[in-house]
Amino acid sequence: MEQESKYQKIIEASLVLFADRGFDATTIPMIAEKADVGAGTIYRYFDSKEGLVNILFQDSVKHFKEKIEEGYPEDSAGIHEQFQHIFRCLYKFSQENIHALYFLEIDKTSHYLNETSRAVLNDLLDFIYLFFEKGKERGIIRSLPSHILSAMVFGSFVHIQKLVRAGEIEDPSGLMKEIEACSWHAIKHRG
Amino acid sequence: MEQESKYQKIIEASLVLFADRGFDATTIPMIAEKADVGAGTIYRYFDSKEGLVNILFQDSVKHFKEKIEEGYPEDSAGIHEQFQHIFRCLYKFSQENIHALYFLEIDKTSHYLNETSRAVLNDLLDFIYLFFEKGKERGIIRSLPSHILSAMVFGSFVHIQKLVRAGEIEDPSGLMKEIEACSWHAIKHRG
Amino acid sequence: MEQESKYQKIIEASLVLFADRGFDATTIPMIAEKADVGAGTIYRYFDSKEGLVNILFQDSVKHFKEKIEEGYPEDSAGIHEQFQHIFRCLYKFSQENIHALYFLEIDKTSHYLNETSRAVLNDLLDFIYLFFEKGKERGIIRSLPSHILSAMVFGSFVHIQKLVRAGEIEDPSGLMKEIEACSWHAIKHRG
Amino acid sequence: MEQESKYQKIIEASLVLFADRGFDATTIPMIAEKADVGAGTIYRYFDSKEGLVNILFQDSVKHFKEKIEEGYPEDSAGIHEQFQHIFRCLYKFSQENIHALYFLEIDKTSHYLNETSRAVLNDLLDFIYLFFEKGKERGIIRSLPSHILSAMVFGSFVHIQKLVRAGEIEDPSGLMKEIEACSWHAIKHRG
DNA sequence: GATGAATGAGGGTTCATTCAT
DNA sequence: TATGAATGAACCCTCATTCAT
Repeated sequence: MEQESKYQKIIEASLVLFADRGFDATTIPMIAEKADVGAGTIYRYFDSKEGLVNILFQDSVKHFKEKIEEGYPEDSAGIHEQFQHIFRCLYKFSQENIHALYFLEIDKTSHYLNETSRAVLNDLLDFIYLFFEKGKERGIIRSLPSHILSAMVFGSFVHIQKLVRAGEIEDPSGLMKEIEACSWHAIKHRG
Repeated sequence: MEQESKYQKIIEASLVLFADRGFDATTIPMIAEKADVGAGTIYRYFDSKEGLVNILFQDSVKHFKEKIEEGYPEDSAGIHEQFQHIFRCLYKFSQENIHALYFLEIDKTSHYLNETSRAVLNDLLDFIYLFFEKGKERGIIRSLPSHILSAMVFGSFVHIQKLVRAGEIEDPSGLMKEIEACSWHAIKHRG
Repeated sequence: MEQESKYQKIIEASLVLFADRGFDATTIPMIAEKADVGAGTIYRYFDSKEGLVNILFQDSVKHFKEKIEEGYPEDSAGIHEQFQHIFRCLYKFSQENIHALYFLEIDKTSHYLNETSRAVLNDLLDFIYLFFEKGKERGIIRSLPSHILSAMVFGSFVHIQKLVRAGEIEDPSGLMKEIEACSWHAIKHRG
Repeated sequence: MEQESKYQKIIEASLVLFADRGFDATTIPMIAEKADVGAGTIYRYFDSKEGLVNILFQDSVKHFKEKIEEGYPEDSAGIHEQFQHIFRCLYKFSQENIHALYFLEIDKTSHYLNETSRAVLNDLLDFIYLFFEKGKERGIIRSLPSHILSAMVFGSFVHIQKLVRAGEIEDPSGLMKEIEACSWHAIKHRG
């Protein structure tokens, strides 16, 4: 009776390795060893190394988007509430699987992302951009292109999580409120 | 009469390629072709591919640090002036060589960075952290760990530059004042 | 109630695949799928892929030999009658199972044939060679080494059957009398 | 000073191995060892294993076709003379490189032949078929489809050469006149 | 100094075979 | 009995590195 399916073990091992070393520096033998399966077994579950990373990417991005959509405040609730929701989802997402966050860091031009992955990412970005557009319309968010605003918020968060992964920050939970405030003040429009 | 030394040509070609594709997806033959030199020639100037990337990294980081140190405002000038100096150096640095900025994005745990590179990076970070420490002491910067504050500022900037490299932003110079303000408000202590 | 034993299904599937693609390009999973059995099941009936192909080979060759021996004309009946018998057996054999004929095309040096298979093939060849020897003795067959005469007759037939398998000849039955005559005139001694 | 280029050594080694074992059972390491070069070296000269076999195939077929066209008797000279020319070319070709003949045995449906190879083969077959067509028109060749006549002549020859390659025939040159006569009588129309 | 042909270690992947179910 | 998930040896191929020219 195995505690964990081979599929799960492969997913988890590759999540860690891709996040730690990147796609190109992660080898199938490395994944196999970390997952404690034969190298050939990986190919029972995934088409190829590229197939594997794309599944991982899509799962991460989709999961994150679902998280955001679930309980997303109505427009009537206000931009700040929506921002808080998004930011806290980002934090919860990073807590559930710190390595999955790596995939929010990957840019659309990554040479190993396929069309589906790009579409899934665009789907998420559309949602995020829409939030920024509305915020700007209402004069609450700064007048900067949405992809720049998005890069500000996600770029800084992702870099902070890199420190967590690297062990330089042990537990950021106590600081999260403050970090959220940083991000909010970064993008908030001021009189 | 060559316009440019082979050394320079190799440096420049690898800068572009590493930034575009990452270390692991860049091959020596690719660099040789782009630099218009023989593959063997690269080994006359650099020990190895890892040696090359470490030189590039160290040069970038050192160059950036020198840039900051040059004309760095006295403490008496105020924290905001120092922040502006650092941020504008970051921007000028990214303008001089958009590809070199890639190396400020690399974290200390990159599998191909050697001890020297890590030391050089720490040297830069020490300088940056010192700035944050003083800012916190004076109650002008938020009370967050310096590496987090640093990640906020650099993380967001680097992500924005990724958009520039990807062609999604054509010329960010008109927006730089605003982006600088974002970053400043992110870290600025309030009330 | 199965119509056909698994053993039979494996035999038939591999016959087709080996003939179509050759031994080395045929995989066990391919056979399993075509035979509609599990891959492991093949190993309940056969030692190995090589074991399977050798059984197939030996069955084909033995079956062909039995076909020839059955109703083989007495020496008194004449060489031409014996030739006709052999040739028509060849044709009937190819009609019963066009794929089995593939094995008459395999030469003794095939890297996957085992000793038993070689012995079985030699057994057939001995019979064929004896026919040629007698024909030469009586001055009815050309004075060429028997293995050359045999190669003439079988080589051409097998090449023609390749065309049939490739779909380039739809139904050779109408031409068989003529083809038989070709072969006969090829080996027939003349004045 | 090398006697033989690496390219030549690879060509020759693969010719032998492909002829002995077939495409699928011949591995790149085998070729490398036999050619006494590194495995990687093969890829400096050929795109892939398939690329290599296709070059070999095309070279063989083209070379054979050129051989036939050179000094091919005028139609006025008679069908038998033309047949003799073709047959003797076949023999000379097999003497120059007994392994190259393997490629005349490969059928168009081989899974590793590319479009160019099929075109080159069709080019040769067109020439051969034209010969048979004319022979039939003049009533000198049997009324059988040309691809069957061709299969008769080449099929038997190729099978005989297999015996030579297998060492079962030491030197067929003394028998060639007789073998030629066999083939001629096989296809010759008779009153 | 400069080259690129040559190499072989190690990459991604397939597949004959085993074995727990 | 029958299966197919699992394996790892061995496949094809790439590429960092060397070295004769």
